[in-house]
Amino acid sequence: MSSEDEHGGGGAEAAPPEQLALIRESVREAKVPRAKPRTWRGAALAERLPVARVLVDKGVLHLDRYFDYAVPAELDADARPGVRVRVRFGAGRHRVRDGRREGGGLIDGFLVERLDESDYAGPLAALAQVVSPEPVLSAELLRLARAVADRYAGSLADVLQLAVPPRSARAEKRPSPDPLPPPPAPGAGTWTRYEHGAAFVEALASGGAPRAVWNALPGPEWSRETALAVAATLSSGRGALVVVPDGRAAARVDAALTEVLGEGRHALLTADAGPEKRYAQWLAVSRGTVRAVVGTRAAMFAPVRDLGLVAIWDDGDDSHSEQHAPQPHARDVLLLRAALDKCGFLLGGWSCTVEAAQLVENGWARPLVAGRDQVRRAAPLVRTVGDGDLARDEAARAARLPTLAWQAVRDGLRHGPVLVQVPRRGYVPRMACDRCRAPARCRHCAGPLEARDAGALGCGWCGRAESDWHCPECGGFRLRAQVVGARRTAEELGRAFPAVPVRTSGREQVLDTVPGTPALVVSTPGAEPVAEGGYAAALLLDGWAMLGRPDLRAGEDALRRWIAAGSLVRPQDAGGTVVVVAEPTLRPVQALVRWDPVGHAVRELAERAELGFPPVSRMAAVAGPPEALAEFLATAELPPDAELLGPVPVLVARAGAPRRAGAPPPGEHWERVLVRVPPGSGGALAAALKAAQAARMARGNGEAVRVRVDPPDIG
DNA sequence: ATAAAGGTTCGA
DNA sequence: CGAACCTTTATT
Repeated sequence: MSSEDEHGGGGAEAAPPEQLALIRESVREAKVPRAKPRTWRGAALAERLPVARVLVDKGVLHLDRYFDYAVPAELDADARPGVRVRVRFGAGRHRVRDGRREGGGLIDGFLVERLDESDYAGPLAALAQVVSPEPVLSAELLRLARAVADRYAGSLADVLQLAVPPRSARAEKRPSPDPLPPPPAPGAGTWTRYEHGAAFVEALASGGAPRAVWNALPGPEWSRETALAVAATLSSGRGALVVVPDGRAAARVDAALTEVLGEGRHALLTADAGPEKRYAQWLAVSRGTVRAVVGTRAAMFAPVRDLGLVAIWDDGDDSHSEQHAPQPHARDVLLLRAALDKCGFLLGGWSCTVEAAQLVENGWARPLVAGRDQVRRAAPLVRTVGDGDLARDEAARAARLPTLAWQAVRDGLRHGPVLVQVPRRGYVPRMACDRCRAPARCRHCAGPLEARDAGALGCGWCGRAESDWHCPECGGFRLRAQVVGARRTAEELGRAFPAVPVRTSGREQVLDTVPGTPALVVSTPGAEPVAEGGYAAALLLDGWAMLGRPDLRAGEDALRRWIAAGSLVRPQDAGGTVVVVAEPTLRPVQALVRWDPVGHAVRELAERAELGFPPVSRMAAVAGPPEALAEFLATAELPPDAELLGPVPVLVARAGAPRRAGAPPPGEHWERVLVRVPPGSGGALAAALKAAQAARMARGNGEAVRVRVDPPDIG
């Protein structure tokens, strides 16, 4: 970038850098606060609103504020609020090297507003460039990004990186067609199965802003019901946004929207599309060409005009949690949008998270549920196989599969496909003493021993290998996987029914649908294909892996995955059966049998309230090297009602496991503290953490600590 | 962050 | 005294 841009003097001669510095210095000494901006060489400025307030695109916390720049006359027309700009920023801006001026800091930013005067007393630098006249950062999007940054103790620039996709000049050049007029209001369709379903859709159609937590009946109708809610919102002349956990769900809602609305009224925003296509879709939304959006989590920021409804499906799925700083959750971003835009809100799922239950409990949203008779009509029959059954079951030990499960599979295969849900790879079986069933524990830290490749044993917490285990209870020295090895069981099932095709769906290859003909469909949780006409039966073999995790959400998560699998099975009246291999006394198992995810979430919520766990209280995790962590906590001015839990050592990731963001670098010892505040102090906590982090970064010494509001994994 | 400015120490 | 190495400060 040449200096002409900086000074706005098209053909004017550039002054040597030394002179510029001198001019600047003299201005400084005079210390005259000026009302009007003045560039260093007094180049021509925009006549009206010559000051541009710019958000400099750096994620650094202590620079999380605006800077004012002068608007050169020739950029006046393009320099409108919301456009991308380039500005000189930073101290060493006129270093000379090899006789050439080095731009110390020409960096990107967003023009936030145009002003008459600046409250900055010094001389303003000029905008270097308006990258494009496309206003990509609307006032609404800026307001949302600000709220998200505050909520998560992050910087505005970080959030904007998530909210505004990278520019593609080609996509911007293409003109957008005129928006279509609002469609007619749709009927309520199958929403009538829910107690206030029709009223919800009608409220949206008539311009209202109803807020609901929707416990969807099992089966495939949810995507069309979601599309109807969107269509109702569009018919009121407003826009709608739907966020779903993965591309498959997005494709289903997309198809349903096409069915209900026809082509051209909605956009599909997913990660699958290339950057250019993605930006083109985003632009269509930003320009108001399309008023409805369905997409995966990045779509949570989609700049839908005049929002009437935000919706999220299956908020318990962890892909709703953004991976990049400040790691906002789609549910919370949509909650913020609903509050800021005063629009309708729909949180739907076959299961129910504790957070969803809380929205109902505190009166913010109304429950949208079906009566028990509708549930009975739609849900499959659920049967359990617990440890006791397994012990009693001679056949099970011989065949490594409970008789009941065997029968369910055999009967199911007579009528259609059978789903077998197996644990994801990476869920290493928990080991127990073969003789007395006592769990095998690490002798150093008492963590669970896990089977590794090649039959070796290791600790799941501290990672130490164990080569010479014996049972401290009974002296036994043989180990077994605590429950039937599921993956192998699936293989054995395949051998047992040689005439039946076996299809697998998992991380490597996810199947979207399978035909309604008899087949064994082996899938990991979340990758289950939809079966045409529904599965005849499902066998859930991952109970031990799901419930054995030392995680606050283990129960809720297990139930969610079982319900999701069961929701693909035919109703009980049509012969649909689910067999779950898990202890029938456990709460999530009972909730599955009764098909009562809401009741489960409500009980979990009560328990969390009692224990002071999220979401009833708000938590943040702070992690880092012990000294840095201690220093951080000492300087942070946390709210008076904040409570510190820990520190505890941050566990080293298991060898081979993917390194999670924020895990300590290899070989380093980190500690973690949880900070807990009661409801209502969440904002103060985030502000305090942000301030402390900013101070830390500004000082530049001390290593960074990692701050995460709403950590997903609290032991 | 990043770079410049300002201050310190250490060797000739 | 200057070079080398720090700490502090500002960034429009």
